[in-house]
Amino acid sequence: MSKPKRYWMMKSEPDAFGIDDLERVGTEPWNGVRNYQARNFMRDGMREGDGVMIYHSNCKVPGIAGIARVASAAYPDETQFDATSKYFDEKASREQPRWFLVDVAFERKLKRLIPLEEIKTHTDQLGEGFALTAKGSRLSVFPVTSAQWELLLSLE
DNA sequence: GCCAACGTTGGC
DNA sequence: GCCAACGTTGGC
Repeated sequence: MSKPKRYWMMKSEPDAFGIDDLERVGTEPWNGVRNYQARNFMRDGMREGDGVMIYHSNCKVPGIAGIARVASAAYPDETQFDATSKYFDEKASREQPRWFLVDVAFERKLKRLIPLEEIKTHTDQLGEGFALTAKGSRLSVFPVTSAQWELLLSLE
């Protein structure tokens, strides 16, 4: 009996790395997350095979762009050790890594981008606490319930 | 480009 | 431990 699948949303700026980039590379180490809550979700919550919605942020039409899946267990983000990386963290060491990531594998693009504007009209069903639309929330990695997942996909 | 909201840092 | 200052996020 397999464990129940979990669902997540991960934000990305399409100018930096969007769903088209993920499609091209296939699988990508989701590096650069430097928020403890987001890290904890990746490190402690994610399991290989979990579903991921890829959200495009900080762009002309923000919204959900595609579906991916968690493709590895969590492991240390290499960029924290790289002094030439913008994600370098001088307080991190290989003995005591601070930042973790998972590999994310492309599954498919949505038939159309589901705009944030439209998602907001379903707040009553998604719940006030849904991190994507919760006031002031800037989390870039957060859980999605199966009910939320299905509702969002039904908008496609 | 603006700016509100947030998370982190560091002085005290 | 408080909290002001700062840097970042991300919609608009």
